[in-house]
Amino acid sequence: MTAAQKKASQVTEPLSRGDKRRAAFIAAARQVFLEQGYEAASMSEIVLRAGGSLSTLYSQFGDKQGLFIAMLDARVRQITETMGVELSAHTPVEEGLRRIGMQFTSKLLEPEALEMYRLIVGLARKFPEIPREFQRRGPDKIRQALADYLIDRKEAGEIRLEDPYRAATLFLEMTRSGLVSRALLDEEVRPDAEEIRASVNIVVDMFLHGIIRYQPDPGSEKTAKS
Amino acid sequence: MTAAQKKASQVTEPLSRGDKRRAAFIAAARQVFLEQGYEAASMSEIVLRAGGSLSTLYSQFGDKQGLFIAMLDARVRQITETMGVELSAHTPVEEGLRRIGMQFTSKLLEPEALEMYRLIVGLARKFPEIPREFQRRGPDKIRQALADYLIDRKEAGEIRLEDPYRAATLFLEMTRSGLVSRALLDEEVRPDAEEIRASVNIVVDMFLHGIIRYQPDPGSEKTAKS
DNA sequence: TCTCGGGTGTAATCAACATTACACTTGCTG
DNA sequence: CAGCAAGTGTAATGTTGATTACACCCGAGA
Repeated sequence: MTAAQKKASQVTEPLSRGDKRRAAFIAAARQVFLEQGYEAASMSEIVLRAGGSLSTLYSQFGDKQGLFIAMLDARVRQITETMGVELSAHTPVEEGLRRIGMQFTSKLLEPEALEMYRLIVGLARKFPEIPREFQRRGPDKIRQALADYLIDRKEAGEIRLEDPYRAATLFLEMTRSGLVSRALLDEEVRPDAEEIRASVNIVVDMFLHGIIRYQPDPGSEKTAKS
Repeated sequence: MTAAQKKASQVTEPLSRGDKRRAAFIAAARQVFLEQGYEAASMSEIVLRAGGSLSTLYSQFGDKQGLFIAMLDARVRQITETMGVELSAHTPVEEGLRRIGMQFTSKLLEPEALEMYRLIVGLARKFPEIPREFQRRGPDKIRQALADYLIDRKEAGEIRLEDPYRAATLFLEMTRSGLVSRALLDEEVRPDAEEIRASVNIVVDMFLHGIIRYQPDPGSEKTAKS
């Protein structure tokens, strides 16, 4: 804590001794927490993998909870950064949605991301602040980006749109539906890129046209793409 | 009181001494597990609340895990039974979807259901069979019912439909999106009936018409209902 | 070189439980 | 009423793992 703040003020310090220790601890903690879960993870095990000593671990993070939070923090930051959705502002909806859908789904299906999510959900009772922080730093960012994109597309006349945030939420959730929420509960669900693509395509289609589509007058016109 | 209960229950089922003990244990276990989580829950605490003795608890369930599974089993059975979706086979889609959406969402938003889900997700690593069982006995049942309903509606010509299961999954997931998945991560999200209704309506609309709706030719004709 | 502050290893502490053991009650059933 | 099968209370047993204490070590500045 104090150490971190001190370093923060000194701009761009190149990884001092302590920082390296800290990074090693966090990396090991990530491994162990993900493998064993919060309760079952043992501090000694973490030290074993990180090298260094138990004493140093405690002096750096205070206690188990502190270590956990530090680890989660670093991890969520890292994941959402990676997901930095590059929505080239003027891609046509269908294409744009497919792209973001793929990116989102693939990321969330990574075993590590799944496990992290399980951890967070499971600890919601014990540390209520954690999931909230996670929401803000993770999903909300993506949602915001997607909403902006949808607004842009609306202005381009491609879609009707009453509530961009709601719509963005819906899309992301639909995206998760087919695979992610199943994978969350079943380790053995491990879709490959093709399955993901297929799932995303269906979602995009449904999101755009709904289940009814041009019903009264099937022949009129098609959406640019296909 | 005890006598009365004994007689009353004897009419329907035997409910022997042991059965009552068992029920009491399970009820207490539910409380404690939900409040404290699996690891933190203590067997003694459960006995404390249930009355009876530690020895009996062990003789009935073997060990902690056994008790947990028995509890979960009873609970999931109970919840999904309650949710017994009465889709009067020929309700018009819009009405039918609203109804099932309300029922589903309301149920899942109950604090206890949320907590149960958190438990299950959090334990996916430790007991991989549990979430699978849960899927089969819970969500899959609902999904099946909804799929059947959608097929019926298709045959009535109300909707286009390529993959009923996928569509059913999508609908249920969309339904969860707005509120449930948020509530899962934030204890303080406690929508009332009106909010739920609003959320469901939007979902139904999106599910049916998509985000584009009759765009090329707005004036032609409307879907039977309204 | 001497000295100090973080680092390091190792070995205590200390509490919490799960799980068992044991000796004692009860409530039927014949 | 005897006897047994299940239930009860209480007190072990044993393990596990967070957290702390302690004695030692190494690299930078006086």
